[in-house]
Amino acid sequence: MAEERRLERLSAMLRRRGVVLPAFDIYGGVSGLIDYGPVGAAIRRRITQKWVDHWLSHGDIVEIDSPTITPEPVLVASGHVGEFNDLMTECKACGSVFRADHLVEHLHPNADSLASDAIDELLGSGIECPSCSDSAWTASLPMNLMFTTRIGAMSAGRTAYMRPETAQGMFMLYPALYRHFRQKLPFGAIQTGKGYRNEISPRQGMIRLREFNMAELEYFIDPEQPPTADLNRRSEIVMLVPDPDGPHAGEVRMGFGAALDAGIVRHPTVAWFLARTWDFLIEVGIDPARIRFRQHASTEMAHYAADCWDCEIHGEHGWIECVGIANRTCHDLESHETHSKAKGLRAWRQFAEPRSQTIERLAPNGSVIGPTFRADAGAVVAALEGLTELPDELPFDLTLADGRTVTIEPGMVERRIETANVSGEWFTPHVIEPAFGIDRIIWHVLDHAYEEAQKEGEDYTFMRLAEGISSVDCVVLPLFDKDGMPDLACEVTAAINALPHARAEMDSSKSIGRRYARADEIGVPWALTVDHTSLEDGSVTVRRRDDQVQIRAFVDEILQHLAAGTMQNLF
RNA sequence: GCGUUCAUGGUGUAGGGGUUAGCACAAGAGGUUUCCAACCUCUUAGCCCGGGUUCAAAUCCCGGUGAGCGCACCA
Repeated sequence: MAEERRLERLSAMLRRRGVVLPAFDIYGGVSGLIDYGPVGAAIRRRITQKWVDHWLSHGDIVEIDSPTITPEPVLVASGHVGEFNDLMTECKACGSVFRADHLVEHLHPNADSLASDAIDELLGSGIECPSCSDSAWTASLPMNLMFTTRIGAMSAGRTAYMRPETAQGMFMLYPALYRHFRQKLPFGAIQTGKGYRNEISPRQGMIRLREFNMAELEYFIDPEQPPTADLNRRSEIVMLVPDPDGPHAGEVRMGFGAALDAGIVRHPTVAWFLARTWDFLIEVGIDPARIRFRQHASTEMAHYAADCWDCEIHGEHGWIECVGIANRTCHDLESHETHSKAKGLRAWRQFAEPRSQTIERLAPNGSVIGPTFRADAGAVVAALEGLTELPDELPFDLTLADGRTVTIEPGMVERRIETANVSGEWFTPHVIEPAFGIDRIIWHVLDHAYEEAQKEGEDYTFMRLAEGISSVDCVVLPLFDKDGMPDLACEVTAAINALPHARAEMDSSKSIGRRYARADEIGVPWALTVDHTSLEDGSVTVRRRDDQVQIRAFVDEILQHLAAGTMQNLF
């Protein structure tokens, strides 16, 4: 089969078999929105569940769930509103797109606060296109990639957005998480769910969607004691593409431990999550040879990230970012603390030994300062408390916060030397965030599993999905649609479906070979065939998808192996 | 958003100003068959949407929507 048409054949199969389809298709479809059909939705649920289990197994990570509708102030604090409300304009001559405020910043001191009308006026004053020197601009348009909505009716409504990431939900719950974990770092919270970005130009099937499935972990740590794991016990060699502007530019192959030791991965916890990301991707069936980790250059770093790695997977669309692992430092919690004025977005760091601190201060004498400065007394007291260097003698001139100066006379203050035992301090935890694009991962799972083969001269396709990922675990096939075989097949199907995590479907239409082919195409790993012998002794044949080898086994032992995930042991 | 190619049953395609719109595969019913897309009979099902030109549009023109590719964008 011609290799160059593989993408079309794969996409056609996904539509035909109800894996992934265009959404709202009977109304013409909407770009960037997709449906998961019966097969795809089952695969998605199982992959998502594996992701949840993967992180919950750490023991210090819990799952939460937050609203998708998010009030505006949250996203102002996170930076999503301010950073991405930029007005864009396009050169009519060459088609280049620019941030409108950047083009006119020499004409206005605060260009990024201008409305589009004002910007357009400035643009019309003869601003030249940086790439072609023409000066004809389209009307500037805001390019906020968030979907807007309102909470509440009419003018009483508050502006809100559909969340562009699930992460803010974890930050909102930080105080509850801190309590849940009995005030001890490190700990993490995960959330899976929908995220929304009103992409200008969705492309490439399920790679850039307007509504997509995300799965994010926020792991809160003490930056002075970052959690480490022994990565040198791991044996895999992975492809790394370090920061092109840094000392390790280029492409290297090494283990996670070696990369950390070499300073390529700069943070031990980030390195640990790179490794755990690798584990997950392997578990769901991504080809290890087509995974690489790429470090962001400082120029492409997200506005909140201090260091960032993309995990990219290679498929029909080239190398695609499927996971972002960012060290967001204290950016989010600190910003939410400032904007919301909430306490409780910090953690307590106990010193190994209490520190005895001796502080010399000028204690204000309220009964003198009050009557003397009256309305300014508060500011004077604040300025006194804020002094970092105490004057040697009185009187002295004290500068207030607003710049004015007052004279402090003896009697207004009392010089005190205070000793306090300090047993610890409050600090804002840092956050390491692995963020997974579930749809992109599913695409690559399907891409890597899809195999076009030949079978007796005929084209034949397999989905070599990992066990536990396929939409059902096995199909049950009555060899003939008569003689009681369908009844027995029904019983076997029901018995399997009664197991907690196993799924079976029965298929009795058309020839046995065709039914095997149908199951192979959507990746069902096992086929149980009920034949005449089954009617006599209750045994069935078990066919393994990956090599079409068959053995005979009794239903009871098959049930045990399906429940335990050890079907391979039958062979 | 710009440029470009394209849009025919579930899938892949042929055709094309007046046609019963053809084919293959898939699917459904029946027959046959002792385990890998076999065979026979029958059946279901299609010209993306909206305007225009024309006696007549699925076909030509314009617009929209969707898909692919290139440029731009992609926190």
